[in-house]
This record gives sequence, structure tokens and C-alpha cells, in this order.
Amino acid sequence: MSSQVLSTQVTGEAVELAAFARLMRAHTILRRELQAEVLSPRGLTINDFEALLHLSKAFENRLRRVDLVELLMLTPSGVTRLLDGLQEAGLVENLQCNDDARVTWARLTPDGMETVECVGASHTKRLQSLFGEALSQDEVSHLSELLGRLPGVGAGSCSG
Amino acid sequence: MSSQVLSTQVTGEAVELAAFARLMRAHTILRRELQAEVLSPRGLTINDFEALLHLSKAFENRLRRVDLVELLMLTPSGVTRLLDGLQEAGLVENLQCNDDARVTWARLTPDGMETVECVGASHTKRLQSLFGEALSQDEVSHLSELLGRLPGVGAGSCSG
DNA sequence: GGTCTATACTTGAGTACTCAATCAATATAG
DNA sequence: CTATATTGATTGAGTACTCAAGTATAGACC
Repeated sequence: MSSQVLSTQVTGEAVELAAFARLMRAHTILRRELQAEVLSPRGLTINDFEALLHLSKAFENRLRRVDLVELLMLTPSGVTRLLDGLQEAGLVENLQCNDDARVTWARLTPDGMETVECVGASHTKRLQSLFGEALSQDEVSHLSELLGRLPGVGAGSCSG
Repeated sequence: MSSQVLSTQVTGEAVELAAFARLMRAHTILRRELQAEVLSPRGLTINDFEALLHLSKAFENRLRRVDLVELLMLTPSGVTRLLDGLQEAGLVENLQCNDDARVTWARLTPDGMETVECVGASHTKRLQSLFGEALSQDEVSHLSELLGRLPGVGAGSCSG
């Protein structure tokens, strides 16, 4: 039992508290940066883009509402409203399901496809520069791996 | 040049993309967990609590609006509205500044002090259990350190 | 077949923010 | 001392969500 463990427990300054605070800050900083530099010019939010991205990777570029609920970590109503906006922008279209009349697919339009490719490139580039400013590629991988071990986090990711 | 680097660059599946996605997910999961289990029962949001926490650590338990803007990563208007709520709840009070008539201090009331102590304990406990489920204490420290190196993240933290 | 629960999704109301504009008090410059 | 910029804070309007409630379809049991 190291003195470090002792001191963090006695003072109440748990490492978990600092880690959480930094995670919150990192989230806000990265989100704002991407929003301002990459997404806002195209009139998209982060979740708009993430939805398009997931659709672009999905079979036949279509996904059910519930799938997006899980992938984007939104409530069903949140997804409904998100897709309302993307439909109005012509990036996504509705598609009835023959097997189950309850579900309506959200499918990427050609416009949506083009958008996700174009925006995705600068999104990734900006992200690489933000992370790369401070961390090596191995460190980014390690960060990703640690985050992925947190309960529920690994589930929705695509790789790594 | 390893094949790993090659493949990530060619496919566009950059590690940074995965790291970002996981950071987003981790943020949402932790935030919801704490909101539901710890804060909601007391009618507080995460930022409410963080504001109280920062005030409790500040000199004479008081802080200017602009200080909270920096610490909580909110806009000035966001802080105004946040403090409106905390004042109504009787956890914070306004205090005019003699040196500079533009600033109004936000100061913790005794009620606010009690709240931050009580909520802070279960907040920390829940956080330790969430992180502890998946990560060793060293790994949490490492995670925190990596996050702290991201541009702008380290600035507002309180420790190590 | 008829009931009963579960699933997919939408709607209305409310909230926690944001941005843009504004105001007042303070510092700076001539 | 006056004009101008800067800083601290608030307000109105809009947004991206949430929760609670509701509708419609699907599947399960008897």
C-alpha cells in the first residue's frame, strides 16, 4: 500500500474525481472545436455527423431508429428529432420496412453520402491534429483502450 | 512503417476517430449514471454540483462569474442561469464587490456547504465504483494524465 | 381467436444550455 | 477630461436534447 493511495483516500482528492473532471473538459473542448471548425459551416451538429457516419457504414446505408438510439446514446425521441432535421436537409430519407410495419429505416441519400465523405475527412484531420498536438499515436490507442474498458463504452465503437 | 499505421491511414479508420467516439460515449455514460444515481435525487445537475464544488474549494467560498465560466466551461449566460437556480435553491448567494462594481461574487451558503459535502461523498464513491469496475487505480491515473495533456484540458483541473 | 406484454416510434412539455445583443463599470489613450 | 476599448454580467430567442405519455404493430400464451 503506497503513500499515494493513502493520501488520495484521506484527502478525498480521489484520482477518479480528477479523471472525471478531465474527461468532462476534454469532451467539451473537443466537441466545441469540431463543432466550430468542421460541422457548423455545414450546419451539422456532432450527433448529426455521427448519425450520418453510422449510416454510411451500415448495410445498404440504412439503420432503424432503435439502432441509432444505441449507437448515438440518445433517447428515442432524440433520434426522431435528429432525423427530422437530417431529412429536411435532404441527407437522409425514410424507408418503410416490409417485415415489420413498426420500423422505418433511415437511409442515407446520395447527398448524405457526399456530405459524410467530405465532412468526415476534415473531421478526422482536425481530430488527428488535436490529439497529435499532445499525444503519440500509441498513447491515443492506449487512451482509447482504457476508455473502451469502462462499462458500456466499448459496445458501440467500430474498431480498436 | 508498420502495417498497422498503413491500414489505419488507408481505411480512414484512424485511432483518433475511435478514441473520440469512446470519449463521447464515456462522457454520456458517466454523466447519466451520476445524474440518475447521485444528483437527481437532490435536484442538481452535474454543473450545479461542479459549481458548488469549485466554490467550496475557493477562497472564502466565493467566485466571480467569469471564474466559473472558465472552470465549468460554460458561456457567461450559462453561468448566470446556473447560479439563478442555485440561488433559488438557497445554496448560493450574491455578494457585491467593493473594488469593482461590475462583479458580483457567488458565495456558498451554509446550506450549499452541507450539500456539497453530502453529495460530494456519494459522487466520489459512485465514480470510484464506475472506474474501479474496469480499471486499476494506476490506470485511472494514467487515463487522467493522458486526458490532461490534451490542449486546454489540464488548465481547469484541481490536482495531479 | 382474443388477450397481454413487449417493441418501435412519435408527441408535448420542459430544461440546460448556446449565440447575439445589450448594458454598465472599468481601464486606456489622446 | 473626454472618447474608446475592454471586461463582467444579464436578457431574449433559439436549439438539442430529456422525460412522460401515447399510438401502433408484433409476438406469446391459453
